[in-house]
Amino acid sequence: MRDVAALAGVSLKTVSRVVNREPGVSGDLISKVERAASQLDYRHDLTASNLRRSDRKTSTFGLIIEDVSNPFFSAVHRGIEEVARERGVAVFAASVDESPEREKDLVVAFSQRRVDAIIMTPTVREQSYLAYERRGGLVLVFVDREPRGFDADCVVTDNAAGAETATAHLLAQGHELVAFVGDDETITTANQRYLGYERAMASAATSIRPELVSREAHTTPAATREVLALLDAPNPPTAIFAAQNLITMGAVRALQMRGLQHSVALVGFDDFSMADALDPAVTVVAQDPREIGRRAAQLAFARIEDPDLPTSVHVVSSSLIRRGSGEIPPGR
Amino acid sequence: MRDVAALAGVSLKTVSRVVNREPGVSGDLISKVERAASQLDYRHDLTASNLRRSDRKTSTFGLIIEDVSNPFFSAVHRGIEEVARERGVAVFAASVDESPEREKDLVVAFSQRRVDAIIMTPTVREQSYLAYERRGGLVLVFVDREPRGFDADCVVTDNAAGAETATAHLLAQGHELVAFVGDDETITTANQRYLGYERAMASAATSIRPELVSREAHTTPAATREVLALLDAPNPPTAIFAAQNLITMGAVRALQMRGLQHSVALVGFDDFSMADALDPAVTVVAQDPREIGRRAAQLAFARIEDPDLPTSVHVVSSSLIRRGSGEIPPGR
DNA sequence: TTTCGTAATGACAACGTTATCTAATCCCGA
DNA sequence: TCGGGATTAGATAACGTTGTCATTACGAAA
Repeated sequence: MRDVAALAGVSLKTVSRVVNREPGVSGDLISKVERAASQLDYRHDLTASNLRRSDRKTSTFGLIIEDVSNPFFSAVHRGIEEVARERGVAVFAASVDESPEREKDLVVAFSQRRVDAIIMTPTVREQSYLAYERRGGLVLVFVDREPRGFDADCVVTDNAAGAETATAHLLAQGHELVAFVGDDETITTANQRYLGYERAMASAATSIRPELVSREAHTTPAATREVLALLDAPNPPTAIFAAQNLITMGAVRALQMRGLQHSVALVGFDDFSMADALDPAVTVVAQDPREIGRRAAQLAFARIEDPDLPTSVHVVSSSLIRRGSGEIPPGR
Repeated sequence: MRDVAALAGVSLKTVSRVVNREPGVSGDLISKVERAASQLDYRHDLTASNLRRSDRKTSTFGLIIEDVSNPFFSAVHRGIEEVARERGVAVFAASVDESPEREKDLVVAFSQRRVDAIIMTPTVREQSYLAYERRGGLVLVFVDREPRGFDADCVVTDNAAGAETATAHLLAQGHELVAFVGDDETITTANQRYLGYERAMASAATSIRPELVSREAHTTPAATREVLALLDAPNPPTAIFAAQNLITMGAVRALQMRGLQHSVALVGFDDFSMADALDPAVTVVAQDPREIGRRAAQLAFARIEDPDLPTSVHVVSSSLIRRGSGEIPPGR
């Protein structure tokens, strides 16, 4: 900037004004400065600018999600990017891989880089450690899962309601042996979805058989194993509710392996690519991850603008998409 | 930092030394400083640190890909993250959406934030505009597509060879009417894959019928339309080579719509989720996007360390995965 | 005892920018 | 002709940190 000022024959501050499009510089000088800037390959340094500026905004967000290559979370990422882009905000993205330690490391890494906000999926049992960061002015928004022990803005799917819809849909076909396959209790969404399953079963006055409940499906292969075990047991289910997209994929494989894809009903939570091209096409309760991302970003901007806003939890509703696998009747 | 120094009763410089784990500070003072730091909720400011430090490294990369929620590119992202994580580097990720203007905007946005390297998929016709950035010390690595008019490190799949393998595989089943469905010439990978298709056809002394070549499939729905047109034409193909994952998905739908999925052979370029669960399972030439990402990040680090390295193009090989759809014989 | 080398600490300037304040210039009306 | 307000430009300090150099203290060698 000093060099540009020298070449244009003006003061440093004038160059700063031109670069920041501040009013009060004559057109003559503006063009002189711009010519000098391009001649010298000048590129504005946002990090230095931020250091000095009074609002101390870096126009940067940090995003901490389960896995950047997971289709659900990458769609959330995409939604955030759409909103951030309009405001000139760049987004750091990182995967936690269900590791509490990594969650904390990432928060520190982003905080040290002075991001304006962190949008994250909590993994650590308890988020009270973030109070420290918030005191420093960092904005925190949670997506997909609500934080625990920490009051903050949050965007989630109506997990319990969606799971209830899915289960009720299977019960409405006349199924009584409806299995639940999901992840374990440490994952809040898995819990919520189990709750919805419970509610639907209770509403239909159908008792839950513990042997039809599997809560150990952490990955697609694990889900396949769990479903195979259910199918091979003495009293197999006639319908399955798979509580997450990777689990649904695993369930599809298991059903195919046993040749039961046309006889055992299946409804999955969260849509996935090619679900409509499978045979049978898979009925799902679809989330709207892109919308979740957009809302989270909007919440972050709103809070940056007014830090004293009351915290709010936004619920994005899910919708049942009937495709075939969920409409298979019992006893076929 | 000033406050920490005051509380610990030492100079600012000593705090800096402790924070950076520089040698030559007595254990006594180290613990005093650390106590003061945690008492004051002190958080090191990497942006200010970077401004002053002589190497001017921000430990930050920028990633510019087609779409963060595209499964191929999000896997590339993941690979980059794996390598970057080990070195404490945070990654900005953004989607260009095939927009040349946005590519340039993103380069500027990252450059202004003083990233150490940009890893990108080129969209603009011509990358010579980047010379400006490189003069400023920015490291540039290309992934998936080679840059044009600009010599730089690059990691690509063996597009032509993979496409040749795919096409030759179909020809080996006895097919003669092998269609090509791909994106247009502005996309270098689409070009390379068409080249491979041409080579395989030439090797088998099979002439290419222009009416079986479609190069207008930009999206999944477009691919479906193109394939339907091919199937409905007077002289339909008995086999299809789909030159990209989204196109393959579109082709699967089209074949299903016409009930031809078991009679027309299909090989796709690039694997996709659930390809093995479809009926028939889809034969593909699989790329290794995660490995592409890892290599790109490694190249970036190598060049940061030694800017005078000769530029290199790394080719990651693809592999044919036989699953069924590609092994359908002609005339069924 | 003096001198010297070494280790630990601190003072100060500087990184590239912007906020604040002051100075110069101009235009207009009285 | 002059005053006064508006407009434009510049000088200077500061943002939070680290590089450089100077200073201090201490023990060992002469």
